[in-house]
Amino acid sequence: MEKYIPEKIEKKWQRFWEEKGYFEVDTRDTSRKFYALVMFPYPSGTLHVGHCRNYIIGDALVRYKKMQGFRVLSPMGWDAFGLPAENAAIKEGIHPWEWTRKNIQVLKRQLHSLGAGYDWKREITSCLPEYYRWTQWIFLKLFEKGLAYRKEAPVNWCPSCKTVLANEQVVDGKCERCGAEVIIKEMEQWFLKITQYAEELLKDLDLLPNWPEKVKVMQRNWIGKSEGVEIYFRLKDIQWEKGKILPVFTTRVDTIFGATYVVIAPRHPLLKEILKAVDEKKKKEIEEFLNRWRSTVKKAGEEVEKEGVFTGVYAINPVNDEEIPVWVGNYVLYEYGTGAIMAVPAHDQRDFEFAKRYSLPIRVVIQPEGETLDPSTMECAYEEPGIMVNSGKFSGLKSEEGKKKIALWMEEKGIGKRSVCYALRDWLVSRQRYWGAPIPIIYCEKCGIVPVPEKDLPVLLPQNVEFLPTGESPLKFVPEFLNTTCPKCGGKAKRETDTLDTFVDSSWYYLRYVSLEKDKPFEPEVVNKWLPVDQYIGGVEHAILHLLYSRFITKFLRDIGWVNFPEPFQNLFTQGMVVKDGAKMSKSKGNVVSPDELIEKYGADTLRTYILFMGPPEKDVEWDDRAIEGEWRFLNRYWRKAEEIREWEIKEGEVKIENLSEGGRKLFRRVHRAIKEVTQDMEDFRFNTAIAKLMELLNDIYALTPKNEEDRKALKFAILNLTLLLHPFAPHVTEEVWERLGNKPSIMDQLWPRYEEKYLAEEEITVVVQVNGKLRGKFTAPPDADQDFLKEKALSLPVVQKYTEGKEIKRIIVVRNRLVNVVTE
RNA sequence: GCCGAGGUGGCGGAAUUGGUAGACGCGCAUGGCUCAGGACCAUGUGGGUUAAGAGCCCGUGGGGGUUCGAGUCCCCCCCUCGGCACCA
Repeated sequence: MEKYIPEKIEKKWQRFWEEKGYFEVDTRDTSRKFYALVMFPYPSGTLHVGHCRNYIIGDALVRYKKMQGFRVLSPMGWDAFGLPAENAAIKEGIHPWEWTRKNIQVLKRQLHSLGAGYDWKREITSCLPEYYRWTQWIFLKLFEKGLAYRKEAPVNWCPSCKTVLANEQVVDGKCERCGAEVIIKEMEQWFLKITQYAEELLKDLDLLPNWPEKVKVMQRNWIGKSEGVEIYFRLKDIQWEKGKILPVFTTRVDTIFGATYVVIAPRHPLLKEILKAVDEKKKKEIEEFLNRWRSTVKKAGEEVEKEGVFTGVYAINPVNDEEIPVWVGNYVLYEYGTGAIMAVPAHDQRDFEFAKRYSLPIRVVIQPEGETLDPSTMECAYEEPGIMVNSGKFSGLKSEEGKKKIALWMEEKGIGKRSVCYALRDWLVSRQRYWGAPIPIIYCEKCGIVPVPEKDLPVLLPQNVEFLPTGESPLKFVPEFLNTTCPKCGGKAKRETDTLDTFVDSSWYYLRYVSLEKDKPFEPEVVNKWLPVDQYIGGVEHAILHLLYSRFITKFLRDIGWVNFPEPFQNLFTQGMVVKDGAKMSKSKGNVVSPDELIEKYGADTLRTYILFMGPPEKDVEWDDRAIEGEWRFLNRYWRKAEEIREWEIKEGEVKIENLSEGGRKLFRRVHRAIKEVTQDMEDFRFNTAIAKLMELLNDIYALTPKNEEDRKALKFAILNLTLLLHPFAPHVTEEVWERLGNKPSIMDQLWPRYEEKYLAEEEITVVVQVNGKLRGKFTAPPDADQDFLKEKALSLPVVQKYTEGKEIKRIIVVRNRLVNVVTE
C-alpha cells in the first residue's frame, strides 16, 4: 500500500492534462457547447484563498459539465490595465507592463497549482495592443453612432488617484480604489451614452431568471426609474431657449396645488437670461450666491445645507394661474429631470427645509385620513398618501387616484405630460492616467474632434513615459505621441491624451475569447453560437459596474449588427467572500491566507475540497486554519481504502445483488442514493452538501466488512463511483486512484455516473411515533407499509400505551414511511 | 429612511420544503496503537436533571398565532450584514 503524497501526483496530472490538451476547445464545433466563464482577474500581487474560491467553483463546474458530455469552453485572461500598475511605476520605478507581466506569471503559476483547467490558447491580456486595438475600435463605433461624446459636467475627482471616476466607482463618497474622499469638479470629459439604454437595461433584467435577485435589485436601484409628470410653468416677463415655458419634473403631481415656489439648478441655462433681465442689485445677489456655490468644495455623496436665492422672476402655476417666485437653489440637480422643480414644502422634506429657512409659504394639499395638518405647527413634511384638499376640483380624492387624474387632465389641457426619468447617468470613461487604452481621437485646429480612422488602429501607448501624478495624463508630456496630423485635412493636430476606464476593456472580453481574430474584434458567426455565456461566475462587487457596462456594450453591438443576442450572461453566480477575523482579506490588514503554503502542506485537492466544503458558495465564510484538517483526513481515508481495495485484485463484472450480504446490499443502495443526491447538489451549486454526502458515502464504505467476494465487488463499485463523483472537487487524487484501480486515464473521459431508481429505496424504514406531537418512540417497518399496519404497530408500543392510558384517543395521523402521531384529549 | 439577505451547539454549517432539529466536518473527551509525541483507529459529544443509564424537561434571535405536529407558514418586535439615498 502506497502513501498518499499529493505533491507527487498533482504535478503529474497537471502535466498530463496540459500535454493532452484536455481543456482546449475548437469553437468552430458548436455541438453540445457549454461556455463557463469566471471573471478574469486584475493581476495585482498574488492570489489569496478568497480569490481561489472563484476559480475552484468554476473548475468544479467545468469538470462536472465535461463529464456530462459537454464541450466546455473555459478561458482565462487578464484585466491588465489599471491604476495599481501605474502606481507601482511611480513608487518603485518599474514599468507598468513589467509589473503586470510579473504578476501574471505569479497568478498563472497559482492557477496551475490549483489544478484549474483553462484553454490557455485563448488567453487574453487587455493591455496588449492586439486586444486594446479592438477596445479602441468599439469606442470609435460608439463615437460614430453618437454614443461617445464630450461634455462639461460635474464629475467625480479623486484627489489621490488624480483622475476622474465614473459614478459607479464612487462608494460612500469615497474612491472605490483608494478610499480617498471624492470631490465634485466641473470638467469636460468623454462619456458613453449608457442612458440611451436605460429602459432596456431595466426591462431585460426580466430575461435573466437565473441571476441572483440581489444583483438585479441593485441594478434596478442604480438605473432608478421614476414615473411622473413634466409640468409646464409659464414664465412671467422672461424668455429663454424654450420660450416662456419652464418645465419641471415631479413624481408627485397630486401635490401640484401645494406648489408655493419653483427652484432651478445653479447650472440651469435660464439663469443666464435672468441675469440679463434683472436689475443690478438682484444680479449681484444672484452672482454672489453662484460664486459661493462654485467655490465650495463639493464632496461626493455629501448632503449640504440647503441654500438659494430669489431670482426676481415669477412663474405661473398652470393649474391655478397662481404667480409663484422662481428661486435658484443648491439642492436642485441640473443633471436630473429638467433641472428645475416645483417646490411643495408641505409634502416634500427638502422643500420644507428650504421653505423654513427662507420663510416661504407652506400650503397643505394632502391630509392624512382622520387628521388635520396645520402648516404653522408642522415639524416636517407629510410625504405619505392621503386625501387631497385645497386642490380645486380634485379636492376630496385619494391622492393616489388624484395623481392619475391630474396627469390625464394636464395632458388634455396641454399643460403637462407624463414622463419618465432615470437616475442612471452617462458613463464617464476618460481617465487622466497612462496605463489604459488611449482614446482614439485627434483634435485638429481646423476640423475639431476627429476620430482616428479604423485602419490606423491601434493607437499605441508609448513605452517611454515619465510617471508623475500631476492630474494630467502623462501622455501630454510625450511630444511624439501628442503631436500628429489630422486624418481629415492633414494639418497640425494633437492626440487625445486621456485613456479609457478599464471597465471599457472588460466590457467585451468574453466575446473575444471564443474567436481571437487578427482583423476584427471577433467573428460574429462563432460568437453568436457560443454566447450568451452559459455560466458566469464572479464576485458580487461587480453587481453594478462590470455587469451593467457589459450588458450595455452587448446591446450596442447588437444594434450595430455584430452580435444577435440581447444579454451576454445567461446565468450568473456570485460567490461570497472568504473573511478572516471577521474582515475581508487584504494586505493592509495583514489577514491574507495564501494558497501556496496550504498546497505545499496538504495539496491542491485538500484545499479545493475544503474551500467548497466550508459553506454555501454564495455566502461569506470565515476562514478556519484548523478545519482544513478534516478534508486532509477525508482524502487520506479515501486513498487508503482505495489502495486496500486495489490490493484485493477484484475481477471485473457487474455486482449481483442477490449474492450480497445485508451490509453489501445496504452499501450498494447508498451508492445509488449518493449519485442521485450529489448530482442534484451539483446542479444547485450546493458543493458543501455534495461533499458532505461524499464523506458519508466513504463512511458507509468503511462501515462494511466484506462477508464474501460479492461484497468486495460492491466495495469496488462504491469506491469507483465515489471517485467519479469526487473528481470535480479533487481532480488529481481521483485521476490517480482511477488509474491505480486499473482504468485508463483520464477520468474526465468517463461519463458522470447514473443511478437506478429501483435501488434508491431502503429495505427498512424507521417510523417515528409521537403522542400529541411529542416524540415518544420508534419502530422499523418495510417501505410503503399501509396505514393500518403502522397504526396498529404504533399503538402496540408500551410507551404509547403509557402515555395514552386512561385517555381517549381522538385521532391518529399516519404519514407514510415517516411517522405516526397519536392525539389524545 | 427605503430595498435586499440573514440570525440554528464551543465553531463552520445540515434539515427531503410542515413530519426524528443539529447531517457532514472542526474542536473537545475517553480508550487503543506508540518508549514518547505526532499521525492513525474506535467510541462519545445541544443544554438541564442524574453516580450513571433509562426517563423526563428545555431548546433553532424575542413575543404571539395557525396546526395533530413549526427551524420551516402568519403577525409584531430586536439584532447583524449588503445595497441605495438632496434622483424631485
